[in-house]
Amino acid sequence: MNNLSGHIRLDFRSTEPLYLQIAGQIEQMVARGELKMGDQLPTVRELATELRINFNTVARAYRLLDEARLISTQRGRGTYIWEEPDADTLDQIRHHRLEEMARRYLEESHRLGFSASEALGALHALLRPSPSDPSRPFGFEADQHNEPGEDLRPL
Amino acid sequence: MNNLSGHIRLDFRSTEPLYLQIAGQIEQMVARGELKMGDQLPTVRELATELRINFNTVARAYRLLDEARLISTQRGRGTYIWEEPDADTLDQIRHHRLEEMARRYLEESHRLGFSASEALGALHALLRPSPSDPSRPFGFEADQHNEPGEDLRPL
DNA sequence: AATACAATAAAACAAAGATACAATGGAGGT
DNA sequence: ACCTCCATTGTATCTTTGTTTTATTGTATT
Repeated sequence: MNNLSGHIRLDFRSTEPLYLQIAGQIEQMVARGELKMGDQLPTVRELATELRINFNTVARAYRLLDEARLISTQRGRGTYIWEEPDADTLDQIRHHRLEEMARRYLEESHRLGFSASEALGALHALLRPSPSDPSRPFGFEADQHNEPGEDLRPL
Repeated sequence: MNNLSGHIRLDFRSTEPLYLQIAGQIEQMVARGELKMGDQLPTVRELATELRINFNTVARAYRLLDEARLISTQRGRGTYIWEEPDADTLDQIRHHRLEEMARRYLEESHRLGFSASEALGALHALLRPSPSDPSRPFGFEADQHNEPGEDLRPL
């Protein structure tokens, strides 16, 4: 089950380029152990049509991972996971991914008009689900979301 | 026939800036239903040569509409009409989206082998860069409005 | 007139797509 | 076996598209 295609989700409105989104998510799957050495990735054209983008964009992501020695691309043959990273680099990748995801989460929340406290609050709400919901479990107050409909109007 | 180009009339003697005229008229066409969600607008260069102005002026109009969430501009792909949900449900959507992102963040962190506190710690590390690591001075400053989620992908 | 600011233009840039190309390997024919 | 053909795969180059940065122009304001 390396139907990788189904595991990749693209956000077309994000500021993060598509090819970086692809590379990051593949990297993450390797870090999680869902992709192991020798596993074949979908061809650039396959994945591209799955994601409905140009295959050059996928090729770009693959080249990035190739240069990082995470995969091996072979013209006329396909692309494969190159090596199971040793525990050290795997741990490095894991932490890198976590930091990346955290940064992403804050950024996207901010773009939705939420403050950092609100972003944290949403996480706490999930971790301490209280039936009566006495508002923020921690001290996060001040629900002054940045009013996304403020400068909204041209003219 | 949504050849928008033919529907835009510029008044070069008006005191109203060209980019406001453009934005306003596109806004009107959306309000009248002549442009619907997913419709592709002409490229900045197309519309610019059509109107015989610099493409930056069109880009400026487009950016305005993009910040107003009326359209979605995607580099390398084009710009499309983005139907803004009415303000009532917008807030609901925003909060739902935040919760969704928070859940995904925790889930992905967990799949990477991190505990919930580690996931929270990664966020805190970003919010208050520790003196030992001043390398990340706040990753999410005033980023242009750009909405994640909801793939707008006309095709 | 001098200064300041807004609107427009120009040019360099970056992401994504289109097209043509080269390497690989398998199918069929000899 | 060997060869040819060709479909498949990734690569290279160029085009298209929006973005950023800087310069020019026009118009108030002092």
